[in-house]
Amino acid sequence: MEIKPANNFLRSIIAAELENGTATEVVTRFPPEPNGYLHIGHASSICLNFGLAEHFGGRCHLRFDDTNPEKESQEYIDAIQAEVKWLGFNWHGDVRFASSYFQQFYDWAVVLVEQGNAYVCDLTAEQAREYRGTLTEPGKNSPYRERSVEENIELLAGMKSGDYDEGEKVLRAKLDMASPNMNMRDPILYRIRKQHHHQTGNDWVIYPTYDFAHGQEDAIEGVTHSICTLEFEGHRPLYNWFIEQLPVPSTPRQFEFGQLNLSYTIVSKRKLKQLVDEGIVSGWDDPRMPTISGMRRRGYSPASLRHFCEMAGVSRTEGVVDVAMLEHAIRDDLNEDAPRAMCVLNPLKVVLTNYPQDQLQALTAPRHPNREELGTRTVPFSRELYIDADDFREEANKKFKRLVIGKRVRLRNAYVIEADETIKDANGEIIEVRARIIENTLGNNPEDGIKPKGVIQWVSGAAGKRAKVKLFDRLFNDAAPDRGDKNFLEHINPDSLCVVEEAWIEPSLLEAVPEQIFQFEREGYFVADRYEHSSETPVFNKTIGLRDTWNN
RNA sequence: UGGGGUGUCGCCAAGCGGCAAGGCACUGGGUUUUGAUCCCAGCAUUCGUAGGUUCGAAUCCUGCCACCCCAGCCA
Repeated sequence: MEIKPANNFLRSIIAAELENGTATEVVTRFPPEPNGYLHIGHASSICLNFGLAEHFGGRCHLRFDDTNPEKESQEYIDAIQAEVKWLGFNWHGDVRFASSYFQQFYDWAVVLVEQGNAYVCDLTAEQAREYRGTLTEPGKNSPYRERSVEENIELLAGMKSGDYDEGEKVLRAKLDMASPNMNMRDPILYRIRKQHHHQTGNDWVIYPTYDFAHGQEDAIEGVTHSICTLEFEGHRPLYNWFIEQLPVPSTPRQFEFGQLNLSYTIVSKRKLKQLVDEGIVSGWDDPRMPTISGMRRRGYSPASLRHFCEMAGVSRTEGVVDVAMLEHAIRDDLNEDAPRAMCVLNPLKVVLTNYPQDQLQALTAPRHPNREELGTRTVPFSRELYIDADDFREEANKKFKRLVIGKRVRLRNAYVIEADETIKDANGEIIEVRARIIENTLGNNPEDGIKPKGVIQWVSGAAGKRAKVKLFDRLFNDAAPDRGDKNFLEHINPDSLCVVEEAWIEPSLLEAVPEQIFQFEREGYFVADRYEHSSETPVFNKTIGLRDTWNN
């Protein structure tokens, strides 16, 4: 599919900068913290960063912002790389790690101290909070604010060599405790964390904060446009301050955009992790998760996700995109390439009384109705077959275009049949429908001119196979499950997963390989499960249903 | 409340002083062996609001209103 990138405010800004010489190249970066899997919001950021670099002939780095070992792990690092690759992006050069710049950060911290721009503070976390003041009241200077450069150097070295306990001391910038911007009230640069780090092991016991690390990481890598979400806007003055004070090799600038939010879903790593930790979903890659790996497992294609991100656009407003737009992008892409097949989810036996008992006819059906070049498949036809119970009614009004006693329906890719009677069990449940084939209707309309009103899918009882099919519905039944003071856990949709243990599938589906996507005609798109599917035990996940304009 | 942001159709979103793009959704109609796809048509006299500047404003100015972010040794 062709994805034509829409214009957005960042493109306009950068184009103007390139034009007037403010910028001479475009280097961006996607900087996840490895503390969870990536979600649809990150996909948008990835498309933005890589897209901008590509559009302007620049480059984009993948950099792990791993400054807080407490919440990070190698598992996430591996997953994130796989997710970015799967989406179809290639980062420039090696994967980068903020942690590989730790020594440089420390050296720069020393520079700040030498400049008199930073000091070691002994206030406890609680005291620091009190000293910080409030939104309307200025803060108070820390009593440790005026320590000498020599003392600060010594104390900082002590922090680094492990002389103090966690929380005992921090390094802070000496800015302005009365600043109306809370971020400028002597922000913390280093804290003591006696923790093993997934990349640096036990080399460090002090770790830089986001504020002290991010801009410098950008500067080291020559990033020109450091794009982040809106909540970092208030940090920009600080970001710039470090760049101005320190002898950094380049001058990156920060730009903010509004994160992509989706209706009926949650885009918060923290909350998504909670769903995983509490066992509400089977894992980060549960097909109901809005994570990239979850959507992959669900059958969403990389192209559809990228297309969706382009459709949703990028701006500085904090909107909520209708999940219908995502669904449209998925269908739009899958419709193009997904081979068609037939599957019956809720089987009802049909016996064709005028068809020979032991005959098995090999019918030929196109793999795609609009793309002949995709070839054909063989679909066996027999006297006994299964249709979906929803496609039959003993009687119905004219709007019902499926099988009804005394009426006709076309069996997709096969004959027109007419239903005669039903057979019921002791409870009065219909267990079988007896019907007849209308002669000479393979590829033709009935000769008597009575055309069937509808078409339904079917699977041969003699040659069809069984498969497990997982049907998904939205994970939350509230359009904004975590808005305001709502507890998203109270809005979980209890029916978000429905497993059909024994669906009937046409035999050609046994050739499916994991992650192959099909359209089960009249039902929707289904993907052979990435992990559980095999020819012996076929397992399909419902990606998304077909658009359904049949209102009833 | 101090500071920083944002307000264009039900939902995204272009627009950058010359007279409201596009997509999603929705509504009609056509094609169709998927109630799918596809096609065609409709869908903001109005841009949070009140004023002002101008021949002319969604675009400039002023006030007001609403919502979001910041008081982690998270990012």
